[in-house]
Amino acid sequence: MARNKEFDEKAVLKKAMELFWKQGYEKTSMQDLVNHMGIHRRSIYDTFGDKYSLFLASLKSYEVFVAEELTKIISNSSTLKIAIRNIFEYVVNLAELEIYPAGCFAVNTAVELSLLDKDIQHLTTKMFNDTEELFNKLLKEGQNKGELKNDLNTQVTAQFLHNNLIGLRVLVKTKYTKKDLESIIDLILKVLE
Amino acid sequence: MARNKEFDEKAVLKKAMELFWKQGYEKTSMQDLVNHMGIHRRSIYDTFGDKYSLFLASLKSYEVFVAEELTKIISNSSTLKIAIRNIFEYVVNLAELEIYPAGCFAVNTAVELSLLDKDIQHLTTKMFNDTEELFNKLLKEGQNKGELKNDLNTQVTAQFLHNNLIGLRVLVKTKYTKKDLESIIDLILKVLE
DNA sequence: TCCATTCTAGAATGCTCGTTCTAAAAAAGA
DNA sequence: TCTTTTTTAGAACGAGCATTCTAGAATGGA
Repeated sequence: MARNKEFDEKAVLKKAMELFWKQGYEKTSMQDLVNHMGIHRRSIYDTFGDKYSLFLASLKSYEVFVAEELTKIISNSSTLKIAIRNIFEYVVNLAELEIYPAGCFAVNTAVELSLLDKDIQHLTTKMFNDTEELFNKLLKEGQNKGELKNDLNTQVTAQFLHNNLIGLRVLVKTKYTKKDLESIIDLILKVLE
Repeated sequence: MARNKEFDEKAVLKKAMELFWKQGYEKTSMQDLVNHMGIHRRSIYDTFGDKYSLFLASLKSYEVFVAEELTKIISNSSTLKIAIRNIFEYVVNLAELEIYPAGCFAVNTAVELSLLDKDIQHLTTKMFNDTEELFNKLLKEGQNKGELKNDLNTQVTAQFLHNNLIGLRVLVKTKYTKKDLESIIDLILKVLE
């Protein structure tokens, strides 16, 4: 038999994801990816196909990454209201930590490509719907536990929360201060009172 | 003396703006611009400098364009509350009309370039601040005329409204329906009640 | 040891990019 | 008519792009 793969496919894909997340599709060259992923150009093509396929794979790996992060946040929150607040805080804090790029890969992609590429538009819409569905689930759970009023329309409220989350994920790329963003969060969450 | 310029500088700049607005910086080639602006490559370089300078000029012309549009909307609104609603409706309706590209050139630029280019980051932040300032002015005027409660923090509310406007300007690029966006607008504007 | 496979390095290919160039036609006043 | 400038067309340039290729070294069973 033959030699085994030496690199961890998941790990190098995450490297690609980080670069696309930070720079977008067009600004990221294959040379950038070769440098950053740490494997040979040939290995990239053999494993992931062309640049576009690698981008799609990166976006899907981001989807998983975010879902894991959100699950952690929620399970570390004592109430559902706090869980929702922590999701918003996470977006603002992540931009400050600089471990990952500021902003959201899905939002970036929706803005950069979804008018020009229907497949991408479909994928980003799905990711947005999923985030909304998560909010919806949290809100319903909050109602069941008596934390939230029952006359709250959970679906519209979920869309509203998500809309604000998108806004914040754009604003963190500008020179807005954390203090500004915090007071916006406070006002957003008034809808839950 | 010499021959006069034959093209209208403002008009061809608007053509460039539309293309950058729709496609972003990286996806728009000089050849695209030559085709769409209808003047010779050489004339573009002579008049606007290089691609980056043309992009900045386009972004600034967008700034003026939006300011004019908003002024029209506001002056056609009977109350300040309606004015604010009409601004939100405008963003959603513009995406449907397809006269101009869906989304917002400033938001697109902030997302595409502001992490990588400090000048752009500065310019987009300024444009965002201006929009907020407009909301702030409208809210204060609303308070003076007794349309809005005086205990409303106009600055934070302006930031909140703007945050939602950004969110909508991302969502209009996806497959969200107008109906979805309308119900989000309703919920956003509850903050004014 | 041999063979199949995956890795590496880096050159080659063909295309498109932004930018500049040559050259000539058009316009407008001197 | 002559001069000056702006226009046009389209070639040319050098760089960078995504992708493929040649060539050989490394690995791990058969």
